[in-house]
This record gives sequence, C-alpha cells and structure tokens, in this order.
Amino acid sequence: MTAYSSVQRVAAGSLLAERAYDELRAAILENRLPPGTALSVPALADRMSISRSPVREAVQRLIHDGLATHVPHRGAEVSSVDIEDLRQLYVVRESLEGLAARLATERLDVAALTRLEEILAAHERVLAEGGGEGAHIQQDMRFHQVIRNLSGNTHLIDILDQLQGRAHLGLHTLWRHPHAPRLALEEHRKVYEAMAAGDPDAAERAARNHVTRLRVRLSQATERAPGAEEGPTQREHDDHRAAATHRGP
Amino acid sequence: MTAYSSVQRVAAGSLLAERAYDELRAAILENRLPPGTALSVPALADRMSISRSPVREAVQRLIHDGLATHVPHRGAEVSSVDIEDLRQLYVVRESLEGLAARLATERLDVAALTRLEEILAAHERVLAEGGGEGAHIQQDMRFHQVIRNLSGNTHLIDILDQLQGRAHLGLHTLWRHPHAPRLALEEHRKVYEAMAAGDPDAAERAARNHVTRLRVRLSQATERAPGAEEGPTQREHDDHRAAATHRGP
DNA sequence: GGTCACCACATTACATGCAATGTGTTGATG
DNA sequence: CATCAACACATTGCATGTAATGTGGTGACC
Repeated sequence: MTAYSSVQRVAAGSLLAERAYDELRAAILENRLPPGTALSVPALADRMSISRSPVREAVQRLIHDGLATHVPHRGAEVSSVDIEDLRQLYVVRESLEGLAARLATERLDVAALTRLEEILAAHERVLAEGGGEGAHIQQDMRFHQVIRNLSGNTHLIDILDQLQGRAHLGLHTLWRHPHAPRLALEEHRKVYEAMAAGDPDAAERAARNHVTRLRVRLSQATERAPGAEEGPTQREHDDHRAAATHRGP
Repeated sequence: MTAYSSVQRVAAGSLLAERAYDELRAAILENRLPPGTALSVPALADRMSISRSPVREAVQRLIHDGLATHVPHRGAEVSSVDIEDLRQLYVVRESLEGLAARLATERLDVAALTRLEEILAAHERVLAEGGGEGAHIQQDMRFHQVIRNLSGNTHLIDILDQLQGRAHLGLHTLWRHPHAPRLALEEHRKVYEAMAAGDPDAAERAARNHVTRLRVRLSQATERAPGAEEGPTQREHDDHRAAATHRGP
C-alpha cells in the first residue's frame, strides 16, 4: 500500500527528510512538542503520511543536534534540558558570542549596522507592546543570529547555531525572570554600540558580559525555584573514543 | 539473499551503523581515505558485507561531522579541508581550548596532573626517537583530549572533539613544518606548567597562545607553499535557516 | 493484597526493492 | 576534428518487510 500520494514530488528542494526535520525542529523549538515527548518514528511517519526512512533520518539529526535524546529501547524523545546543562552551555556561549561580536565588528558594514538597528527597534516595539515571551525570544535570536553571520566564520556560525537551539529549548522549560527581556535588550544595545563604535574589544566584552548575565540570572532564578537541584544530573559522557590511547592496566 | 553472516549479532554493542561509522572515521583520520575519495554507499556496503542502511547512516554522520561532504548527484566524498577553512577553525579553537584549559585548571586533581605528565613524557620520547608524524599527532591529540575532558563541560568537550577531528583531517593534507612537533610540545609544557601552578588565567593564555601559534605557523607554511591560494574556496554556507530573518531585496 | 510470570505490543535496526535523476561515455553527424 | 545527442550506469532518496528485543499491562498464584 503506497500511501495515497501517488507520485511524491521528488522535484527540486523537496527532500522529505529535510522537511520532516524542519517541521520537527520547529515544533520542538516552539514548545509544541515539550521535553519528554516521545518521538516514535512509526507514529510520526504515519502522521506525516510518509515512510519511516526520512523520519528516522530526521530524528537522528535531532538527536545529533541535542534536541532529542535516544532512549535505549523506547525510541527517542524530546530532550529535557536541565539547569546544569544549560549553565554549562552558557559558559561555552560566553566565549563564542564574544568571539563572534569581535569578528563581526571587524567586518561590519553600513547595511549590517542598519539591520541591527532595525532589530533593536523591533525588539523595543515588542517589549513596549507586551508582545509576549515568544516575540521577545524571536528578536533575541535574530540579533545574535545576525552577529554571528557577520563573523564570516563558518565553524563559529554552525556551533553557535546549535548552541542557540539547545538554549532556546531549555528556556521554554526553565527560567521566568520578569525583567529578563528588558535587560537583554539593554545589553544588546551595549553590544551594538560597541560594534558601531568600531571597537572589537569592547564588543567582545559586551557580548561576553551579556551571556554571563544570562547565565547568572538563570542560576538566580532557579536558586529560588529549584527544579533539579538534587543529583548533579551529570550526563554520562560516553568516552568518545577517548579510550583509544588507553593501554595500561 | 541475506549475505553470508547467518544471524548478525544483534547482541550488545553490535550496532552495524556505529561500527561502520567508527571504521570510516578512523580510515579518514588516518588518511587511508584521503580527501576527495568517493564514499559510495552501495560500494561501501558491499565491501563491508552489510546492507546500505547502516552505511548510509554512517556516511550521514560523517557529513554532519564535517569529515565528509555531500556532492549533489554524486554521493558523498571525504572532505577536502582548505587552508582558509582550517584557519577559521583554529580561530574558534583558540577561544575554546583557552576556556577548556581554564576550566580544567579549576578542576584539576593529582591523578589528572600525573596523566598529563605521562603524556608529555611520551611525547618527548616520540620526538627524541623520531617516531614519525603520526605518533606526534597522536600525543598531541591525547594532550588536548585530556584537558578538555577535565573541563567537565559536556558541550565544550563535544565541540572540541569535532573541531579536533576536522583539524586532524586538514593536517594530513596541508602543513609540513619541520619544527612544528617540537614547538607544539614546548607549548604544551607551558600549558601544563600554568595548570600545575593552579593559575587558570595563565593556563587559558597559554592554551590560546598555543592555538594561535598553530594558526600562524599554518599560514606561514602555506604562504610559501601555496596549495589552494587561488580562489577563496569559500564553502557555501547553506543558510541554515538564516534566511528566516531576510526579507528585503 | 502483594508478587511474579507471561503475553501482546511497540519499537528499533537492518535488509532490500524501486523509481527518479544526473554523470560520463560513446558514437553519429556537420 | 569538433559538437552534440542518445544511452547505459551509478547513485540517491524513499518505501517497506522482518527478526530481535525490551516495555507495560494482565492475570494467576501464594
């Protein structure tokens, strides 16, 4: 029974696996599939009216991205980002956002600068109008996205992209600091100003500072509303061919 | 015709896909499959006497790792790392190795310190005995690997692991600086000393410096022996949903 | 009522079939 | 001799079949 769709558009840019990936990723990031949700390949394939192959591929990409977790004999599920994990993520992001801001400043042009201004303005508007958490997060993501794309460093862009995805996922679950959006916007302005002034050092400091404060606020917020304080929740790091060099007893 | 292997050990830790991945990764990193080599899924499946499914999965993981590149209608091939790409990679590594060294210093214990000493000693031995480029690279990798594992930061570990893989791949092709191994060892010692002294700042600086110099030496070496100087060989960055914020003409 | 064995189910991981599609080659033609 | 058209090939991407395996629930038994 070859489903209903008679000829599956194999045309340009179709790529069922990619579509499935994009769809699932978006659903996860928008919290439509909250952490812990089972990602059954057969079920998803059925719902999307495609076969299991592309879905399986999509799920594996999600796992690779850290947005999903493979549970031995129960399939995959949407990752639950715990606070410690998120904190560690911010530690890495701190360095890299700083680096991105520095590189971006060095490669900045008028168009990019204008673009950043637009984003800040839109962000301000969102906060003024009380556009909701989702709208804030979107502007926040755009700001960082533009900066890292300006860096011109492929590796940096890819890594930050992934880290932001993970962070985003975590933020849906944890953290509800009422002033956070406003503080973030103010810090973004500081980064922007340093960049506009053509000061890479200042831009790096400002960006690092921004992430550091995000991390601190996260810790503070979770301190008084403990969610997973017991147990370090230390993810077992499957020694990634680290044993290759082991030999002794 | 289910091949020869009658019952395919599906037992613990089997996982054909993973085995295939490990095998291919090792082959690529050891330069047994030099950059540009075609990675035909059917051919590999045939050679390994398994079906295409696990091989396809392995190849996709390699692509994700950046060790292989997907060529539209010709399958995948082992990535050719060009100098600019490698240089950019080192820029990122600079920040992250610095961070790793800092964090590692803060979490250092006697056992780890001893382990680092062992590696330095082994490295020294390799260089003294002229153990060859491969042996040097191995010690180099071990050193960095131990440090990042000490950092205790899962994200950092994963990212550096991948970056080191890519760098390793590039180094097979490019770069033949006769003194490089000796210089690297000396710089490793500096990092070690700062760590042993319990000085996170110094450790970070030393580690960053180390990578910076690797990068500079790379540029110098390729300056006089241009391999791919013509054409920026800029890898097309498949706009990674970056276009989401694009709109204007 | 609690414990344990059993059973049906869901899922994975792998094998394999198959149509669509671009590549490279070969041979015909101007 | 160069150009071009037709062809056979290899490969991908997707669909689907299947055995092995662990989960969860259900009922019997103590």
